[in-house]
Amino acid sequence: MPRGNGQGPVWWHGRFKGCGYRITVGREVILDVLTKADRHLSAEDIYMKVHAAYPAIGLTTIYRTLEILVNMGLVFKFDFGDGRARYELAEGSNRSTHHHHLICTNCKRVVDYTDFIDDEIELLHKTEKGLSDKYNFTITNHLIQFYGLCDKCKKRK
Amino acid sequence: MPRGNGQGPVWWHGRFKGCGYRITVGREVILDVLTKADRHLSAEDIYMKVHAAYPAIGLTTIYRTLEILVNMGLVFKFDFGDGRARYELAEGSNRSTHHHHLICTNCKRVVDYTDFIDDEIELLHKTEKGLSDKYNFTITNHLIQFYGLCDKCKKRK
DNA sequence: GCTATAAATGGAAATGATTTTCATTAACAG
DNA sequence: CTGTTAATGAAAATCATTTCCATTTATAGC
Ligand SMILES: [Mn+2]
Ligand SMILES: [Mn+2]
Ligand SMILES: [Zn+2]
Ligand SMILES: [Zn+2]
Repeated sequence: MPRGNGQGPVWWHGRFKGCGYRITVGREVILDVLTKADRHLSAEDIYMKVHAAYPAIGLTTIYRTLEILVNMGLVFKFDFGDGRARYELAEGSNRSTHHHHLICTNCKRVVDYTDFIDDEIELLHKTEKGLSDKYNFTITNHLIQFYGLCDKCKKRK
Repeated sequence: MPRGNGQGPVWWHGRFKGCGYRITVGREVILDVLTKADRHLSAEDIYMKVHAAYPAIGLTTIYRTLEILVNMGLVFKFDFGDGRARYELAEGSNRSTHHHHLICTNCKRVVDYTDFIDDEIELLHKTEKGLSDKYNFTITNHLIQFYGLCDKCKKRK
């Protein structure tokens, strides 16, 4: 049921149809959950939220939909090292601004950060350009994660 | 049996004992395989190489040893998205110079690169410093991966 | 070198996230 | 409205990694 607001079809409908995919209730609800997410969700997390409103939708559908979304580039899939993948919308929510991660190796807490140092983005582009040329690689995306000890874990040691 | 060359105990023996770990044949062989590796090895890859010379050593030991090595920071554990972890020595081989990765999202090929743009390292340090201060995070490591289409996969499309 | 003790090990079984299978349902072009 | 085919759910299968536990081994102290 979540149709955004009232202005007709939601933003991703076009892209979905363009790829030959059908619009289903399951997919709408999953996108809706991802849009409203306020943290990095696992497939199971998403399943539980979806299940609360639509108990008929199974976990398999969650996995299948996420795979499509990741392949279409609408969703990012991350590995934070705890054995389950995490998903995050790539566009369309405030969560989806491009950002990097700070991961606590002790408690696995993950901090998003978007406040890049001014030069950071520029250098990133320069680096991508250099690599792209040198290795004849078409770079479409990047993953940058810093590991260490968070605030709280530092105190406990 | 691989004892490096002849100059007494191998470089990592001290660190192992320092952490209260015992030096065992299994651990020696695993480190030896990692030292000689010419690519990113999975636990199973390592097991097969180890098994060729020492059939008595089990896969469980490989996993257990790798976990210790990763925790000690002697080995890096990576996720390249194919469902199995990859391991790479952090010091002691030519493979172990700090480097970043270029990953083909189509064929999963992984290119190591160490030829950082001059500014890259400096900016990385600046960024780490900034994040460290702002989030009160002690940064010990980073992971940088660029995703895209490799040379060969580009041609096929 | 010999011994006692706790760490390390191997193999089998368990785990748990993700994928596959297959019979059924639903989206949507015409 | 209907036929075609994609999408789905439930259950079973996969498969990398972990856990269990009885046995072996490294090594500190004699
Ligand atoms: Mn994030
Ligand atoms: Mn590498
Ligand atoms: Zn922490
Ligand atoms: Zn490729």
